[in-house]
Amino acid sequence: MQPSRSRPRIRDVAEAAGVSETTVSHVLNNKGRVDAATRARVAEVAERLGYRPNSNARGLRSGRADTIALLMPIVDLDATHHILAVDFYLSLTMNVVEAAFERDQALLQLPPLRRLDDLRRFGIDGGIVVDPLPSDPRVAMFDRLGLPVVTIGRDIAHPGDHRWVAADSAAGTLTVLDHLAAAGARRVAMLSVDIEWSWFADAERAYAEWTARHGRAPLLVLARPDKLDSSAAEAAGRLLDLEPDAVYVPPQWLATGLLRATRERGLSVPGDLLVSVGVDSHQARTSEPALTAVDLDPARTAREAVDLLISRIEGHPPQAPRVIPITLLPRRSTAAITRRA
Amino acid sequence: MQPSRSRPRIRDVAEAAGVSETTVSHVLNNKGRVDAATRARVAEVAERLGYRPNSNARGLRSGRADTIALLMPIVDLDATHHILAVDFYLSLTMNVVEAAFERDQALLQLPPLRRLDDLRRFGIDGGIVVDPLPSDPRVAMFDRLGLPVVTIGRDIAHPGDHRWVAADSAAGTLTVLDHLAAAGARRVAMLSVDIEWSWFADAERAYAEWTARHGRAPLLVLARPDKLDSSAAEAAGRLLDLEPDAVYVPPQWLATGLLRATRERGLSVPGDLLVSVGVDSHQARTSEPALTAVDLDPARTAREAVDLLISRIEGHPPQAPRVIPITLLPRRSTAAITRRA
DNA sequence: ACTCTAAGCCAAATCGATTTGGCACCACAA
DNA sequence: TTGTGGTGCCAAATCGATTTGGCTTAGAGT
Repeated sequence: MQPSRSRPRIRDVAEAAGVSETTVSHVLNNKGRVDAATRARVAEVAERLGYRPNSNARGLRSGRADTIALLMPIVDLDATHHILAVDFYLSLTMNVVEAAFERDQALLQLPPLRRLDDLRRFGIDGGIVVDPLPSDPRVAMFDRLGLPVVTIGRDIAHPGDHRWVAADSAAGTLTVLDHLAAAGARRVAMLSVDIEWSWFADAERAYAEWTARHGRAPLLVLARPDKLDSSAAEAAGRLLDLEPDAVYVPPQWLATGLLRATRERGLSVPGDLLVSVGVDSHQARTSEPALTAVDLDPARTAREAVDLLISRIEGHPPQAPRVIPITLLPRRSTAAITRRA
Repeated sequence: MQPSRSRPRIRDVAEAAGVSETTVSHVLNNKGRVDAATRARVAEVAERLGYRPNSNARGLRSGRADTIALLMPIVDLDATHHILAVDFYLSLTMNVVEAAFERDQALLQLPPLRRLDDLRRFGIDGGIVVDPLPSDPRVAMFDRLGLPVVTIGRDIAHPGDHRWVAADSAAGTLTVLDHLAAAGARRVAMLSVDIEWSWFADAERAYAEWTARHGRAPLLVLARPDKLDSSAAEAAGRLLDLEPDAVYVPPQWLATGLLRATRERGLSVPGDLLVSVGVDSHQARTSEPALTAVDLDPARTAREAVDLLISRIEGHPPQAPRVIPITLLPRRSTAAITRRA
């Protein structure tokens, strides 16, 4: 007598309920024609026995794996820690896991894949690619296998592609810039990085439009995306040479570098320079001073991405991309400039 | 004519190679008796056709899913961001994913599970539980299902349980304490948190032994594990009241809180107080001053955990737990105290 | 020449579900 | 009475691999 040695199969449920396996399957999947009384009885028995369909058998027959893949951003090893060190990605991951689970999907996390075969060997129904590069090879792999994909962030090389979910980077940028201006800033600069993610590209474009509309000179400095420690310091130096009185810095690691540079030059934040970062994080909250940040709502982003992907997996007509609204979290680093009042 | 519409099945390989499906299976799994020439031919054909066995079919027949689950620490929502905001966990996750992939295992990430059914519905061969609490319910769930588990960190309530991989917290603690003493510290304190993970428990014990051995008074302050922002500030205050000249702070968020408290009291680090944190992170590297930290080697930890789990899945005899050696990363926050020389 | 063994290969059973096609039964209309 | 349509249920086929249990054939031993 084996205690819990083997889980109950559909046959056990069928026998216990006195019906055929077919009927059990129909009840559990809400298909076919089954008398209401029978339906209730079978459901009760299945519940009592703790029956769970074997996912392999189910997948084999139905062709579905009820599994989706998650691919985090590709960044070379040196950059990984800097770019991903922000808890936005942790929160995003956890929320994708949670959302997938609630939709009865398992969440497979995949490493950076090189070859098509790497993807082929997993039983998955589709995937979520985070921060796609232009014409991202990972997206192409899914396409070649005929599997649905959704990206978190747009592929800036394919404006016609509508399979994405992304926080509203342009709106976030404008909100921050207006906030800085309202705090009294005259020379509002932007410090960003040369990575072709829509998040950065949209922020740059919004900044250009904002400065043009307000008749201000654009003060833009881009850090190189390699050797991040040194390039952050270098870019921060270049930026401070422009003598701005406020800066919007989308990536956290550049904001960290900028704060260090202001300290070295004896500048005070927010006394001499207002600083706002483009993504909220534990670091932004606890830095000195606390940094005004944009809340990208990773929880909602994750949920919408899973929802969009499942919709495509189930063969529904293509939906519009989803733009996630952002919120500004004002903190001490952008306290109103009073010395000029 | 469907281009890549359907992947090749074992039947296609068999026909193309002029053998039976049985033989193809034997070749691909290195089983049975097959002539060397036939073996080579079949392998070549399979390669040319890009054949990958359907994982559902394989799993159904063999009973193995070639999938392992990863469960991140349970912490209530408020605490999640604080505790997990350290990139150690991100690195750990990525490396588990990578290691699993290299061993031909898929990595399923699971949300905090409540009921046994939640686990039952996935096709998995075993799991890795990160930072188990005493008698962790997640570990118990695996046990009840008869599935192998490995934990990253020990269950301090079950010293006899050998299914774990963990960084050497005691050695790390002693290394840090010796380092602080060598830098000239007299009143060496410890600021930690009341969470029953082996990482913290071992550090506390090592600290107690070290102070006893060196005939120093133990200066230990534990933060409460809830309402972390305020409890960090409160604990930091209590600690500074003890007037230590050096502190070992295992968790990063407490170190962040401590630095803030020193600033508020006008104390300088390392001038008045040496500070070392117990886990390396981007925050430790970029804080002001940069914090001396313990490198827990998440990459190696991940690899060993996956290795240990697969060994158990394959039914090998139980192995000894694996202790991961640590390395101290001295930074400016513990620069030698010279004012007393 | 006559077993006997082992090598090389394959047909068929198997894993546990879903899905197809159809049978039996009943109610109702012609 | 006979046809017609709908309901409730099930036997058997199916998904794509692995594994079992032979069936040949060739070569060695006597």
